[in-house]
Amino acid sequence: MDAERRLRSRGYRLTPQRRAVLEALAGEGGRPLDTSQIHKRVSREFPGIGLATVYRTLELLVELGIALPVHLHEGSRHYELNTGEHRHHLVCLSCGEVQPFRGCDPGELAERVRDESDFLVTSHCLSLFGICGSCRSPGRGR
Amino acid sequence: MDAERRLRSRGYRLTPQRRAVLEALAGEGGRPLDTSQIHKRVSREFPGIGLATVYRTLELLVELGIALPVHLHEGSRHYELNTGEHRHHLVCLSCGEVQPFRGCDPGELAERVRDESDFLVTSHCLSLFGICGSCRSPGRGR
DNA sequence: CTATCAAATGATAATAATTATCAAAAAGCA
DNA sequence: TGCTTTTTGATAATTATTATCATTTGATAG
Repeated sequence: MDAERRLRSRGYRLTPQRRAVLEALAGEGGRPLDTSQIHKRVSREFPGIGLATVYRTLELLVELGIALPVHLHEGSRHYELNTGEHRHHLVCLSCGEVQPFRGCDPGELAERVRDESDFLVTSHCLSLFGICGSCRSPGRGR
Repeated sequence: MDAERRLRSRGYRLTPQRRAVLEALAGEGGRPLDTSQIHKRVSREFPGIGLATVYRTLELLVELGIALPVHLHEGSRHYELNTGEHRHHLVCLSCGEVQPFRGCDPGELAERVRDESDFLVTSHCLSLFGICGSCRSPGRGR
């Protein structure tokens, strides 16, 4: 895991707690998780881990670019591993499923902004809401 | 003001408090405001208005489509009047200024999603961050 | 192997934003 | 004027997050 190098090179340690948080983020198909979900998952393998540690670890992983915050507008902040690929999320309003959306081109977006404003975009945040395929297919829904 | 009709037709009243919140949203150049900013502004003309009333009023205005929530990732939820035109916001990371971005085409976005996923987008949320013109022009910045 | 020192943890307190509750006040209407 | 429903203000309760701090852990130097 490359995360260890990135931690070490900045003087941080890859503790068992941090490793467990990384594993939680990697598992479960990469669905973005919030702090309490991660805390629950990690507690299975690592009973006694403090919630504050989970918060601190996620903050650190984001700072190091290992994880990314995801805004699903579900009340709490979610996180996922940074795959390096630019992506956003599709949130099904019916079943809650979250799937990635890769069709955003940041350069094109920044250009589009510059076309209409004197503004240099350095980052953005996009969330998409709607109904997923299985909720629309007849006989399924929910 | 058309807001009164929309309220009345659903059995709600346009109280002085609600009118004051609407005026606060309309004033100040339409910069999105959060609850406590609105509460402060309204308190000038309307001392004694409760914070809970501001929260409730904003919730109601959003429900009726008169106002829209704006997510600037500044800790609290912001609101602006619904102009009917689809827009997002450019947030300057240097001076905090917020300006509208009108170059988003929801239909095109939904299509782009459908190109790669079996997902029907019904709404989305976009925020753009960067550096505004006056912060980049030499001798200005801040 | 042990002393040392910074990093990390867990418990918990403190904040901050928001929502819920409820008695009292205001507004519409018969 | 009396009745009913809406609305309000005060305040308690929730929820998410951040801060604090004593203790533990891990790496490192001797």
